[in-house]
Amino acid sequence: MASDSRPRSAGDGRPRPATVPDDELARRVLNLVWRRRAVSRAEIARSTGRSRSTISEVVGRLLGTGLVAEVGAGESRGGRRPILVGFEDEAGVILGVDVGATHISVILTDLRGNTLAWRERSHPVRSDPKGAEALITGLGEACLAEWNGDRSRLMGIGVAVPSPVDPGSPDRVLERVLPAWRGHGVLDRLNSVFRVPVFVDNDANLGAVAERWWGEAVGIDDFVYLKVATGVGAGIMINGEIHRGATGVAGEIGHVAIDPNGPECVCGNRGCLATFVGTRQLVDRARSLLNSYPDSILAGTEPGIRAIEDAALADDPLALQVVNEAAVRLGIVVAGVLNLLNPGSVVLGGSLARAGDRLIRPLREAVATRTLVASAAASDIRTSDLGERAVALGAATHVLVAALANPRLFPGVIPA
Amino acid sequence: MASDSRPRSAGDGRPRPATVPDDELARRVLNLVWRRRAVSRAEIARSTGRSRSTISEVVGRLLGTGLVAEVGAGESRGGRRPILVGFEDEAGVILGVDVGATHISVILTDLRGNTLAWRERSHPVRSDPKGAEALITGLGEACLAEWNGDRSRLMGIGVAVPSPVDPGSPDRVLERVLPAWRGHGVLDRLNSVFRVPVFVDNDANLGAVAERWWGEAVGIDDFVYLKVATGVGAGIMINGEIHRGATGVAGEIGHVAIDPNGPECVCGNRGCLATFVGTRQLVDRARSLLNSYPDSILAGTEPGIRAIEDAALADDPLALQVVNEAAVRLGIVVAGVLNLLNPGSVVLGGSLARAGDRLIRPLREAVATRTLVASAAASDIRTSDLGERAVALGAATHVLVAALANPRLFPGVIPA
DNA sequence: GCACTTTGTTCGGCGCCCGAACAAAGTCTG
DNA sequence: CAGACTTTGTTCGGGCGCCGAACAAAGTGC
Repeated sequence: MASDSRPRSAGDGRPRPATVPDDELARRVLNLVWRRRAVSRAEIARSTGRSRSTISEVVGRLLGTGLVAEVGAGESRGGRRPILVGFEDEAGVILGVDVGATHISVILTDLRGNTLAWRERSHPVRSDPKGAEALITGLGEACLAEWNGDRSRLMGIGVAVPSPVDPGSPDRVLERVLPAWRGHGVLDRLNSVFRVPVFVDNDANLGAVAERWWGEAVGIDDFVYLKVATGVGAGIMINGEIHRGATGVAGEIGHVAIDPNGPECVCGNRGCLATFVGTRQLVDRARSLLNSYPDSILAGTEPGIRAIEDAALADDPLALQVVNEAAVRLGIVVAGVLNLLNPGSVVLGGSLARAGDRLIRPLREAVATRTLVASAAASDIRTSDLGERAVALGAATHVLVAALANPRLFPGVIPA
Repeated sequence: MASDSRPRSAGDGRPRPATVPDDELARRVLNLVWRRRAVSRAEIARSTGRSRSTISEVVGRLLGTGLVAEVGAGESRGGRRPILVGFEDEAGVILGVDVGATHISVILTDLRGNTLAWRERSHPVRSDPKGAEALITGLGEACLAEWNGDRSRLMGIGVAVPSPVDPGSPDRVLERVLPAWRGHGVLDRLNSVFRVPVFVDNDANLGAVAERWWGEAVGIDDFVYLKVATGVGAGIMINGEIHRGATGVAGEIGHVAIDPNGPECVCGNRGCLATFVGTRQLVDRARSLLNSYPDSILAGTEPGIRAIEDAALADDPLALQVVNEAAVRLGIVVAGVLNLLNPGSVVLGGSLARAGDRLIRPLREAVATRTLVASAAASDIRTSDLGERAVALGAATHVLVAALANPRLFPGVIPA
């Protein structure tokens, strides 16, 4: 629905905005130019297997759209110097929205993932969906205002939600998790306010997209992104594409059982990962340890998750203990994922990723003792360095991915 | 290497055996005819989106290869009755080899997965690889002899091995597991004896292929096949293709930890799935229970795995207890797989699948208490009914899949 | 019996793409 | 430094896959 709607960019009523590159070859060339940043026609011909004459014609059409431009001359390879063609990163902008459990953040990026503007606000999303709706459009407007560019260049909006998304109707958030967002609420609203296509996906999935394009997983086609924040979720990238599963709930690993004798979980089972790892659990655990660590920086305070992470970075023994315990629990699940999927990499995101090496080192240890196959154990495990903007960035990137796969989504800029 | 070699079918030295359909459209049409079994040119045109004239020309060429043929007239849709075109299932035959830990079996199939011949023999593969090599070729020859058809119609050989296969060089079995098969041994031997391409893959992967084409997972693109026999392995089908992972060891779930206090495993960890489920473990467990079940059919015997399965089917309490325990352990892992991957289906194969409902029912129960998300829990779990031939059949099917994706592999039959 | 449909074939033509040829602009060698 | 050689990018004629129109053959339905 919303994601099907076409961009009604800057009321130009011409029958055809420009020579829209809707053919397969133009799409491939456009993607190649995006990836290589500066590449000659001859090089494109070699990469695609087409002749130089054909590529020359296609590039000519692409130049007309304003999405690519000649950007100077390259090094000679023994003959005439090539004319380099590059992608116009500023030809379009994208809004990315991260709807968390307790906050909303919005990012504005160009077509290279550069941040043009950024806004964040705490908000009780679950209890006040109406306010959340207004907040999203407000923050979006604020970002566009700060950027102060031509608004007709806005291509689309990506939205990350902390719940599974039905693959059949990607604009309909599962009511079970966000009941108030039922039906054609927020997303059609967004569409009608900004008049551009709106895409929705799960937050862990979009975090994985961000890592794949700008973070630790660039160039890796099979990896798993683990988001550890309020809850725990996984984004599974297989063959360069998000794996959603049969009903769209793939990656919901919060309720994988890791200890049959563990504490009871809200889901009715015992020893779920979610009963050990997650903002609420880590904070509770830290507070219960306060008496045992009288020398801790945190002693005498009522620490929040941020304080605990900061303390861990300062090598506070209490905080390190909490992080260590979480790492071991995560390690059990990561080991299972490695044994099952053999990903090329595992990237840890979410707020806990701030702990960096202090989280990764014990986690690697826990994994190493639980994986038989040497190559699986060799899979590298890293923390994300995209920070708190990762998910919003991934939401924006999702729109970019869609546009590169279907260039009609790009605005028909500079038609001359 | 071996899998790259082209079939040197029946010494016809012509520059071009026939109008080999190497173009994309001919490939699509051929696949469509295979799937629909009997379909008119007009219907193909509608399905592919091409014009009737184009399809008519392509079908004409395919008729010349002998891979398809006109098979009669169909129902009228209000006008002239269509001429139905069908796939010639007997145009080629394929050998499938299942190399187990303690046995070798070989199947000969046509292009519809029909069994034309079948041979099986116990053999200590690990300790006598040289004998295994001779046995494979011998059983293969025996199958071809029983079939008694034109040997130039043999298209290829698929081989299933009980170990991971490096995706980079699919003809080189990982030495760690089958050290004696190092380098260019058995497979090049097979290739030079039968003079057809040889394909190799992991047994669980090929079991999944068999289920996808002929078994419980027909039409399902995302599912997981669990093979429970000497060991435990998983074949993961995603988007209709086997998922091998970054280094080809995806699906090696035998050493997923399910109980931190469980018995020690050969891998050095505690409580691996492999310490509970697997032929050796089930037999040991059954024997240790003999004293507690004096009334069991198995009392006073030294039961093997087959006897235990038979006893379970006869509702013997001891055998049921063993199967129950295995089911609960498997359930823990299946629940994890469901939470992580959300497959459309889970199919249980291997010898233990013989237990059928007696295995599935307690397994479903164990899974239901460990999955939060309703749709994940709704994923149906079934046992395979392909029996002991599943893996060999999958190996043969692997060759069929390759040929349908690249029709050059088909023999140039009936060139007139 | 007649109008209408559907199928499968033939045939002219359009469009994508290629290869050859060429001018422009380099590099390398003697 | 001049001339031979390379590489790039463009132009242009042509091949080939595919389409649409037209048609004959063979049905259905009123």
